Amino acid sequence: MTTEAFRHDLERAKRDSTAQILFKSARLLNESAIAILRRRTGESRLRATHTALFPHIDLEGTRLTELAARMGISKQAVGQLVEEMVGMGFLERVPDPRDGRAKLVRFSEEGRLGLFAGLAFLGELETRLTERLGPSRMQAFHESLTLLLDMLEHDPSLFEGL
Amino acid sequence: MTTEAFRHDLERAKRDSTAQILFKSARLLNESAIAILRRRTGESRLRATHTALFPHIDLEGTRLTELAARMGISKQAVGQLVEEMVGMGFLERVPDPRDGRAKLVRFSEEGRLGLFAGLAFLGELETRLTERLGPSRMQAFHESLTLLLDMLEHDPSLFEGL
DNA sequence: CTATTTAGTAAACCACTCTTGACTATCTTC
DNA sequence: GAAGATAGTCAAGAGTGGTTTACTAAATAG
Repeated sequence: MTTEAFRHDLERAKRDSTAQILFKSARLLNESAIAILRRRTGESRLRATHTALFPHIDLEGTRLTELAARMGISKQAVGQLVEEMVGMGFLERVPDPRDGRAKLVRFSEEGRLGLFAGLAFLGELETRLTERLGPSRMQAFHESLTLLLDMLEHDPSLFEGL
Repeated sequence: MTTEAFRHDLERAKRDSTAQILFKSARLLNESAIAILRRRTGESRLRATHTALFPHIDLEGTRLTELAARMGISKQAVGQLVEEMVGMGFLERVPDPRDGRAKLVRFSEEGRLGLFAGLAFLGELETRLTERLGPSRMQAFHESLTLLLDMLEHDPSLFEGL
């Protein structure tokens, strides 16, 4: 293959690759979300790892070991994250009445407010996206994305032979 | 707001948030891509940061300083990444004929093959996605994603007031 | 020609994220 | 009630992904 042909392929791939656009969009969106959350909560120590913790914490509280299992990392690592979030006032540890060894990690009052702010942000972002894409395209986009995630999670044949 | 109402909001937000699905999809896709690239190239030292380097390297070669500017990090940091890629045999440094101080970082023969494998992977993935979504939904998905990225990059009003 | 800027390198250092191993306290099982 | 499993903590440390400061060699402006 000539260099020219190769270059053409390369440029086309760069311009067209859905995966590439997906990566970049996710990265930009994530960065914006963190920046906005930091500003709204006034908590500059907040990092992406902390927000990754949020969706795994049940409202009634979740044990450290359970969190570690859900996130796929060691309980020591989760422990440190939780400790930092407690320091910021977003989480609290309460004894688990069902087990004297265990503690439940749950949102503090302030943490619930922060969570609300985050959800409000995601909701507002979605609204603005819908305004620009139009409702039907937005719905189609959401459905396709959901399907993609489902395939990534549950369809090993997607990568078969690669 | 009652706890029940809050829980309902939370579950709904978790299930519905396009942003959340986007994050998760991007992360899974990225992990799979790295794993596959590692396997195909037989290079276990390959990390995500290395692949992040790829799209910034022009075929004719790119100076370290230019790479650093494009990636938004220090040239020393890029230098280390490049050094590792040279060690793996994917990149090479050649003197820049237009400037005796400068060197051009470019793909080695092996690196070009690796790049091909990567592009082939993305292409194949896209094909399989299209098979499952159908051509029209795939095209709509791609367009919406492109629009989203464009907004994230060039439309500051998207986050106005958040 | 000299002074300044620029390309790249070298070394020290730092924050972050995660791991391993050891330990205490409590629970469960038999 | 003893033995083993489990929840959480503590301490040390490894790997990653950067930064800053200082340097050299070459280019460029005056």
